[in-house]
Amino acid sequence: MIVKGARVLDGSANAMMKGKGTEDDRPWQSYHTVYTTAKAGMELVDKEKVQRVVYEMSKGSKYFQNEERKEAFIKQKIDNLRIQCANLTQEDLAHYQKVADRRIVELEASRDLSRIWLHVDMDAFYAAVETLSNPTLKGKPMAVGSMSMLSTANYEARKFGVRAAMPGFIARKLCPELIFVPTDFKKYTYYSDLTRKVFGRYDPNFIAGSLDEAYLDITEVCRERNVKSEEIAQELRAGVYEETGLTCSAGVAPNRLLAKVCSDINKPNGQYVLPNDRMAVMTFVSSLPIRKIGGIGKVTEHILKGVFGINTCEQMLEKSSYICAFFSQSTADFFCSVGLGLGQTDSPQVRFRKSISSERTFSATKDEVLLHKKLEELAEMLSADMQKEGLSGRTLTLKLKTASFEVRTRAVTLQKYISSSEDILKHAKKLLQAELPISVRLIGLRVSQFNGDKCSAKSDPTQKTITNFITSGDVNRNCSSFPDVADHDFVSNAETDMSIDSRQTGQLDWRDPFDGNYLSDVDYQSCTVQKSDGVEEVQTSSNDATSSHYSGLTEVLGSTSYLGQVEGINVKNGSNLLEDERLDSCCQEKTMLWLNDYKCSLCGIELPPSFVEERLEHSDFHLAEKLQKEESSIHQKSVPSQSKGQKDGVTRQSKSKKQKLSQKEGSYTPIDYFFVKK
DNA sequence: GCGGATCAC
DNA sequence: TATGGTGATCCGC
Ligand SMILES: Nc1ccn([C@H]2C[C@H](O)[C@@H](COP(=O)(O)OP(=O)(O)OP(=O)(O)O)O2)c(=O)n1
Ligand SMILES: [Mg+2]
Repeated sequence: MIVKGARVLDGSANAMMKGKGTEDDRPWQSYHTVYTTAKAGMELVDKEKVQRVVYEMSKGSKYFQNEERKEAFIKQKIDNLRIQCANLTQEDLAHYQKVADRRIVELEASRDLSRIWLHVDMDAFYAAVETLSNPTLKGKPMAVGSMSMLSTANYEARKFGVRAAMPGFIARKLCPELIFVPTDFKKYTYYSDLTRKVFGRYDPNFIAGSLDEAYLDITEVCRERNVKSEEIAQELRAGVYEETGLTCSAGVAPNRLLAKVCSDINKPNGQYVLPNDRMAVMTFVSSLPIRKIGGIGKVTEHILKGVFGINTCEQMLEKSSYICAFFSQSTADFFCSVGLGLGQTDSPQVRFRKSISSERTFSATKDEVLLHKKLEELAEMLSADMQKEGLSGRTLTLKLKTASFEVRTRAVTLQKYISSSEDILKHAKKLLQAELPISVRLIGLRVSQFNGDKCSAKSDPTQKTITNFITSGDVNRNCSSFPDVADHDFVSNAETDMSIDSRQTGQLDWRDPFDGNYLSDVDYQSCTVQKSDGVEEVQTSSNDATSSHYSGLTEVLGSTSYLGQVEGINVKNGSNLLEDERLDSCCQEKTMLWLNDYKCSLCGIELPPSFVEERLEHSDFHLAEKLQKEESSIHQKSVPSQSKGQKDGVTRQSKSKKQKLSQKEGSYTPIDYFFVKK
């Protein structure tokens, strides 16, 4: 790791440099947006034209200037890394090559080709739903969203380069005929429920991700019915179409990471099966661009490409020595596993939300009276959302986006847990006050550190928790798991050792997406426990070689999917009591959850979320039943409270992290520790 | 515990 | 005219 002379900069990195004068002649080429990255339905678009239009429409704006600032920062990091890279000696490289080779062997040993995973993703979901309600939109370019921002666009619009996350006014420039339709979440949730009923036929414990996608372990169905995965995929897609009138695409592979990639291959209305065969997987992955992997986003792609010349998954292995030299072990493991086509194959665990927030964008202002009003509204919205789920927390974070698009967050951790709008507002005001005067275009409030959360408490594995109850009751992966974190520190020790400008290098870390983010709100909502004080976590003992972390989106979904589907209804709604006491008293084994958001965890009856009244009645029924039992069996609280369940969950999380860590130090199953950070 | 950042939908 | 909202996690402090 000593930095010395011999330069070993790899040639492909040089290939990335642009020719002289290019930027001056075609400035739009240097404005990197996400709009030109591969996306279904955009294969034939004239990317150059789109890039040019986006550039022309954005140029000079505050938004644009901020993007330029961020890009310059990343570029500098890349330059620094390249220098570090060039300074590696042959000895350094030889050393890291050994480390990498050893790691790759370990990862390979963890490969599990015994499961068959299917990832299903609806086609242009919001847009497709809108077209169902208004058939006259059929065949015309249309987008869901506003002139400021689009949620998605149908395939006709995509031919023009119009896509999700693009401002509507730019989309209209690309496609003057574009029809705008406002978003209507109720509709999307309704149709999402319908699709999930179909998914449940093939895997009752499917992992729901966002509203429009899910992972199914179809190993058993294929075996029991003695049919090929391809037929299951066909049948499932036909079923979804029959029930909803919507088309979807599916991907089948030995693990979730690859299944997710596969579902995108023949989208829309198509499917792709990657057989459970090592050679097939290796071939598939060899030419696969790393950007297709869940968790590898724009920045990560730029860095890997710019510093090491890595474009495909296969190159992750070719450059494994560099990867091991520059990244934390967890990150290196993740990258190498991507090169091997490994991904999670186990059943995820359930996780519960760790924060709840509300934010709004408005025209920039520095009018303090106005800002206070916005803050008040947010406090009320947030408080209402928290009460719906019986949450209270002790950390409040204020988020501000300045008129120049810079984002700032300011947080305070209180002694007591709060949930009322008054309490939230009181503390939020103080945080805001300290930033004044300031011109902002967005204000957000977030509450975390919930009552019931335990930071590092240890749980007694022998204890019977709701979690266990549920698990045994067969919830399993339905309730998905969270993503564990994945973050990597991009820059690794090597960098640190080399003493790079800490300002830049210091932060190259990025998190791995794999874990976590994938989940969407929706999921969350469905996953959260309503009207309950605590939440519990359903957990399965998954000990796949591949640990939860690394699998990218899959994991993200998987891990993230909080389950989108577990909705628990709980007994008392403890308003803000003291954590432990309240928790302990409130829940029991009888906690009821809506698995996958439609099936009762206690009796199996199916009731979609839209059946609000029916659900309430149903939960009341179980509640009454439970209370009755409680009375009869006097004390006997063998089962921990719901909150406790949550605690356990949290605990578990930390535990798993520790495990990973220790593995790291020792020499253990690799994947398990992907993403573990030093 | 705080702040900044990435990623996903 | 105009570039979203929600959630998770990480690392370095
Ligand atoms: N930045 C984004 C991306 C997506 N979505 C919403 C709208 C999409 O309809 C839905 C599903 O996201 P997908 O990435 O699956 O995109 P689509 O389903 O619209 O298109 P497709 O899956 O066919 O590519 O999530 C959003 O609000 N904001
Ligand atoms: Mg989709």
